[in-house]
Amino acid sequence: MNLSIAEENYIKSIYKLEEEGQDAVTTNALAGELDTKPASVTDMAKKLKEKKLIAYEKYQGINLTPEGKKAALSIIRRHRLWECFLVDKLSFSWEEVHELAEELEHVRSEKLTNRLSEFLGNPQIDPHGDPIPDAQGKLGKPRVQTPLHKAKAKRLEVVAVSDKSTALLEFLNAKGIRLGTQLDVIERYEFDNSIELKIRNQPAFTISEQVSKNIMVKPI
Amino acid sequence: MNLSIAEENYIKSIYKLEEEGQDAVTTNALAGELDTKPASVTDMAKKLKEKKLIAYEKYQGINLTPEGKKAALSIIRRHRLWECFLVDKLSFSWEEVHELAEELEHVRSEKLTNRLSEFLGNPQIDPHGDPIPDAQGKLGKPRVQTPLHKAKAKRLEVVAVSDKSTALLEFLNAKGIRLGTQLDVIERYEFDNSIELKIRNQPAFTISEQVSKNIMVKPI
DNA sequence: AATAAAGTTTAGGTAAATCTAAATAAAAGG
DNA sequence: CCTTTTATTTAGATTTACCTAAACTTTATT
Repeated sequence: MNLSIAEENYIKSIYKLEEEGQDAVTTNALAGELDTKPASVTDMAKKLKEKKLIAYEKYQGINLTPEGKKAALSIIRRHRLWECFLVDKLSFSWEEVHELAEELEHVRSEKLTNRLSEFLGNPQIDPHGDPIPDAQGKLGKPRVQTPLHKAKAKRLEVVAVSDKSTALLEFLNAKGIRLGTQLDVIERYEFDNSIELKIRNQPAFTISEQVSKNIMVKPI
Repeated sequence: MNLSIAEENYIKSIYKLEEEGQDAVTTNALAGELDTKPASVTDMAKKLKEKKLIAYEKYQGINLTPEGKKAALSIIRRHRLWECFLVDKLSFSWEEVHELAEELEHVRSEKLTNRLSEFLGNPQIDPHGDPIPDAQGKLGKPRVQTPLHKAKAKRLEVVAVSDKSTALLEFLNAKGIRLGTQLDVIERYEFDNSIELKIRNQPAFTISEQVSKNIMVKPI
């Protein structure tokens, strides 16, 4: 199956939204994710249905077929491997790599992908903590992790960040929050669900619910 | 200046044809190089003229402006650095990398390009022996080299291959001819300008003028 | 220099991926 | 259950990068 870049981006976003729990991905949600208009999504849905990559009926939302899911995992594999490359080999920081990987992922060559993986030591997780599908499209199960705003323990370790927007990643970087960082929860404020945190010896600071929703943690 | 992939490919091809000696690049030559139709070239020429990347007057052919040349060198830099990466780090062979680099080169990020260069040890030449423009777009002058069919010395070293078609590169690979290979000229046959060669201890073999024209050598 | 041949441009059209505006369907609220 | 709001789709345009066929220049040949 030969996909255009636009088609690949749709497949990737549908996969993402399915993962986030929606049973069928809505036209509007997909338009929001791809920063496009609902009408454009409807057009593309027809095309992807034609290619048997999604199940789609008018007004009924979108789901990936097994074939579509395979395509999604292949794209995600390339994306995450390039992120590893940029961070491990070219010393990019955490928050810079998403946009670049978004471009590099569209070079579809299995040989390149597999050699890149080998070169990187066949990494299992990318710099944001997300698992990397293997060459067969098998995805190591996402590790036990909770969004920070739901975590119960007082002492936590950051294992992933679910929103990859540069704005958030820059914010986290500025606060010193990265993969593996240990956080101590000082206080939870009910009125706005903000959380007061402390890292090691640094002064405490507060983050909004918006932010804590996107920080995945595990208890230590 | 933000260029589309198509525009970048035109700029690159114009640069290549200018280098190959044509004073002004003709519509037909460019169509041939890009495997497209002359009418399409005319369309694009108007657009690139608008963007001040080429000088173009109806029926008078095309030349890069200084700005266009700068753009070309930037693309070529990315292309050749990725070729180095593929060969040096991912163990691709000589003839496989051109097509892949053709895709990777369109990721335009100066930061990525410069970090990649650094990671590779700021190489001066790519795996085919062509010089790599530096970050300022300065191109080390192409080294002293002659096409094999014009070389006079008996013992020669391969320094570059001018035709990058997979077919030729595969042929050379099969014969054991690569960058740095030492060749001994056994005999030159006038009737068809073929050349009998020998590499180290291997049995001698003959190559056509077609091939020898595209192998650049220097005397040892 | 006239004409044939080759090269180039124009005109008009197509496919992909987008958009806006209008129409239609589904969901939510009273 | 009827109506309003929200979500989705359709219809019709637009842009980019192509194409073919016809018209027009330039160059080469007699």
